[in-house]
Amino acid sequence: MTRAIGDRRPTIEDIARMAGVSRGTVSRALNGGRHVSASSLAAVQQAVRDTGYTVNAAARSLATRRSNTVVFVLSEPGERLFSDPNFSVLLPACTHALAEHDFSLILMISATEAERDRVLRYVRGGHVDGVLLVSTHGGDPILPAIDQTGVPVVSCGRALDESLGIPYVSANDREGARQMVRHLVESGHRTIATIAGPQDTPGGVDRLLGYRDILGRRARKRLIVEAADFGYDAGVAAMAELLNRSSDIDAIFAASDSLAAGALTVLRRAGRAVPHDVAVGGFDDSSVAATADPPLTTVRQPLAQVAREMVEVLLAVIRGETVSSRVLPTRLVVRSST
Amino acid sequence: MTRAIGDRRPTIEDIARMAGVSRGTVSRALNGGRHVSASSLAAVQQAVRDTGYTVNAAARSLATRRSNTVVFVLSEPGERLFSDPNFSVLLPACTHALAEHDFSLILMISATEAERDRVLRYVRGGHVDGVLLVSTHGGDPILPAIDQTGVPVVSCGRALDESLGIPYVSANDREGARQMVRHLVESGHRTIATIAGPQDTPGGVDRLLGYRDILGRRARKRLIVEAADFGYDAGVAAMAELLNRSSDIDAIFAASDSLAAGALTVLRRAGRAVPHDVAVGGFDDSSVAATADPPLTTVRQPLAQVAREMVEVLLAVIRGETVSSRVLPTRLVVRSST
DNA sequence: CTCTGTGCTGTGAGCGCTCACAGTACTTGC
DNA sequence: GCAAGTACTGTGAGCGCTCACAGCACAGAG
Repeated sequence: MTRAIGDRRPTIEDIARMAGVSRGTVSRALNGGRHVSASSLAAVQQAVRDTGYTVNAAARSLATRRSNTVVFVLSEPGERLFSDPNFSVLLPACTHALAEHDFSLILMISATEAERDRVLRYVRGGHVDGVLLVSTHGGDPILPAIDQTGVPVVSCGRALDESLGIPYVSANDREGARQMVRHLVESGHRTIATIAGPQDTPGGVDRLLGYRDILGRRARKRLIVEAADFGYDAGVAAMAELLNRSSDIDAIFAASDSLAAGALTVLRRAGRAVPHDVAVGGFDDSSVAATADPPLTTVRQPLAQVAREMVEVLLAVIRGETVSSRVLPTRLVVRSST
Repeated sequence: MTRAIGDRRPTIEDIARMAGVSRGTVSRALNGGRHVSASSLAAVQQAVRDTGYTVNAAARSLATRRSNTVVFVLSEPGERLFSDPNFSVLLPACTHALAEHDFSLILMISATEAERDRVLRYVRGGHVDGVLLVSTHGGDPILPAIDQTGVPVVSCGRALDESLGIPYVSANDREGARQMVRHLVESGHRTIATIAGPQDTPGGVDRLLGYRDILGRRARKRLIVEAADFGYDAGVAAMAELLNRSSDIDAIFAASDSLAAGALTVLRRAGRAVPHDVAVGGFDDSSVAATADPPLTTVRQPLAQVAREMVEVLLAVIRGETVSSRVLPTRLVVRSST
């Protein structure tokens, strides 16, 4: 790899000189190769190979007014941040999907108000072509704020307030819950309780709706406990509360795997065998589900696909196409806890 | 917020006109405010506020040849990727630490060879001022490759091959292992086995070294099983193997919490009570440790601090200072499994 | 009163690219 | 034979910023 003289990075001008063509031809050769003769194209490619040339992103950005960069905004109160198992699947998958379109992903976290301002300043600053927003709680002020910047945005998970009309991609939480509860009913369980997720999140709301869809009037009030969050500790507390309220429960639908894991612990301590005495179903198919004892029956969200479609939708919006939200099917994964 | 005429984003020229000063003065006012009179400064700030002006990052980058951007490269074979609990702590923490210095974080994944090439092209392309490298396996070819680009890099975790002299930040795995094994010895256990991590990773190597440090000649060969990776399944397999080899084991030191969780499952099925019959110690203090049953005694790595120091070291290298690697102390977290 | 500093300010050049336009050469159809 | 394409190419301008330089006013020292 011969370095250009002076050891500064080669520019398009250097390539042009080496290939014996002009700046414009090099630029065309680099961007699709329309209107470039085969010989010029080859010469440019050779020069690029010889020098290890790469276009200067800043210069290109400045000229095109596009950055080929997208920001992934994680808007969560700090505590949830690390525990959310979805995040660690979603993020790499988005990175991957974007890379295929030669887009880069910038990660920003918006847990505090100061961070939110920083994100908004950044987005408004025109640094990115679009925003992938992951925010679990409804009424998140960042949603309308980003919308107002006019920068394309796609949200992960249905916004509780759909009035903004921001496109989203999500798993079908409601139908997923139905699949699980239907499965519990068909397995012969009669008294099916639920540990519902927080009702300020679409996941929490929709999974409870699915539970009610199947059980109808059998969905008795005292069999429903709303957890503070989707975490393990909340599962422990909720399960204790349920055992307190009702002794004849023979199945639990927990709105997340972590909640289910908490329930499992309480049941074991109470001497209730799973699934013999009480069946337990989770949601997410996270790593917790597979490593729980017994391994959890759960509902799998197609997170990798959610990521791919979020990227697809966002890029479409960036191109100026009109798009609509997408809701992807979930799948019941039966293991030994039911 | 009055928009500039024509609804295009305001430029530094617009601000200059509004504030009644020149481009240069605005630029100075924006960057530290040296050599700017109080009245000019105030006028510029007012204009910025009125227009919602933000500097164009591409233009600034082009002029300064710096991007205020760092790339976080996750170099892992795909399977490990999602399961690694450290990643989901490290990444947000790095983002956070960088934000405080007004740096942005770009995430790239280098699982395949094609992805590695993409990362290298990107880094070579001068898109970023530095690289934060997270690579668990030794002999990763991306390390020397990035080093050769001349772009500043800091690695997370000791490189097995230290000949390159790339600065790293890591937890003191060896001493952490010593803390755990010492604790097991002091609790009266006599036959302490270990489920070692893969020996092509610094964590795997150093934690086994720590185990040997304490047990000396008592570290009998048949009490050591090397797991294929740090995951749950490997823990299941390793524990089964250990039970097969030796029946008088009364304590296990597993090189990760997931490995320990796998061991826990096997022990329960074998009818061995934890910690009564067999004590089990993990490593990482990940969410698995807290939700395991019984909750795992483990070794906490100061990951948030690792992230902060990685950023600190990297920024120092970028500024041209000479730095040295840092090894941070771990802490034993005693729960009910020992 | 001149000289040398010490703020502060404006200006030109240039960072490396793309895009529109204006060529040039070579076809093809009549 | 010439007109009207078609394919490729070079050039100028400009994206929005920073940086070095030069200019200016005003101070205090000689």
